[in-house]
Amino acid sequence: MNRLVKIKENYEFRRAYNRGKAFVTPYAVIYAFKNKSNNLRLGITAGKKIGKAVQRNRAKRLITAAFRNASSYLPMGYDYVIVARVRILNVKSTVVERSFYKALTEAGFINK
RNA sequence: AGAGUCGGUCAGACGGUUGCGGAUAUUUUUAUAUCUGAGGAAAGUCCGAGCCCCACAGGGCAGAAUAGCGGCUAACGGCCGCCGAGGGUGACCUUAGGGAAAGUGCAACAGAGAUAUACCGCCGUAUUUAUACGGUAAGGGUGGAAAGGCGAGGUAAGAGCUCACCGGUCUCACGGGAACGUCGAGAUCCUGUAAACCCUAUUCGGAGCAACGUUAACUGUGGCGAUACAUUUGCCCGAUGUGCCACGAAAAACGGCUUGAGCGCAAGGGGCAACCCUGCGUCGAGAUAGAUAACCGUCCACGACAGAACUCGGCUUACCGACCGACUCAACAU
RNA sequence: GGAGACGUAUCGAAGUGGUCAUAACGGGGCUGACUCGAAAUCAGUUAGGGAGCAAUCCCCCGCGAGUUCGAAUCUCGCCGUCUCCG
Repeated sequence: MNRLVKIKENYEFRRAYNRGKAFVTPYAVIYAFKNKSNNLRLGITAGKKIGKAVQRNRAKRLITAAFRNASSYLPMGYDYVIVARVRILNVKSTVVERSFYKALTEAGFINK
């Protein structure tokens, strides 16, 4: 398994928001943008709407865990930017991961 | 067992699988092994310091903070003890608590009058018998507050005008280290407000790790200015320097970054206590888009508030609960 | 992480101890006049909550305490919004 590469710079986030594909789930919004590299890159946004530091940290951990489980079937060579929504705080990471799979399959981004 | 007061401790536990940050060792990169990994408030940023830079820190004015006394502390606006005031049957709790006798201001409305006054009333004098003039703060009414309160003497009527007592203030005496206390003696100053200006005492240069340093890179373009600008609140003086602003280089990297006024001890000593001295033991995060998670199982009281960002000492605020110790009150039983 | 500033009707904003802020002033809304109709102009009106049959009364200047006879104003503590930094 490849190590997780994180997205840090603001312009990479903006690029994903503006020109990437968007997939909406009840717990988060996923933006995928094709890059030239051959691995998975992840960026997480947990804004002030989610809550204070404890809630935002929890949201980031849940997304990281769900993304790690999903990484086996996600296409390589993409930047993934995931924006947390408030409802993510009440569920487990397996639920989040299932919602990712469902949204991406219905949109045709991945095929079974 | 009931009602209550004060102080302290803990902040779900255990096991398995998969992952994350840091350190050390091995290693060609990779990786592997071991150890370790958030809080009592990490929070608010309200005070005080360390550290660091600006002239190593200058002078004057302005300004700010604190406010019973004594102690503790690196320091503090913090803590401990005591005094005064207030609350509680009590254990105990609360307390911005210097000066109004240096000076100035303010006290709306109401009321005759707000620091000075005469509306009604009372008394005296004059006379046209109802008014004028004068005296008065006892009584009425207004107000948060009306010459400290109350009684007696006194008087035309009255008034600290005089006297006794009481409250407050000041001086002396006695007690106490001091605040302060006292059937003590004297003075006879007495509306409130200083979280109004102010006075007194003490303290304060400014800025903050996005500070600052090193490496790399640029020495450019435009604007302002030598009667100028900068040295981080205002004004003046002094000293030192030559710049300052915008744009580009620019999406910089690394250090600072954790061993410190550190933590623990049913150890010894001093102190009522805060705390201090000695001894022994110990190393308990150091990230840089920011590390503690996911899933499964078992148990119970079913898990609150909440996430380090240079580091400490406090304060304040948030918080499901559990446990321990000391003490008070009421009632009953033995 | 650190340093500041600001919260007043629907919006902007004045008031900085004193008769109830008739919540000034401006914008907006509503009603009327003018118009065939509208705009512009002119005039009037306009926050919310509670008690009461009503007249009317009480509360409210982000929230909670305190000082004062009296607080939007002074002091302290919270909450929210915004700005700045190499």
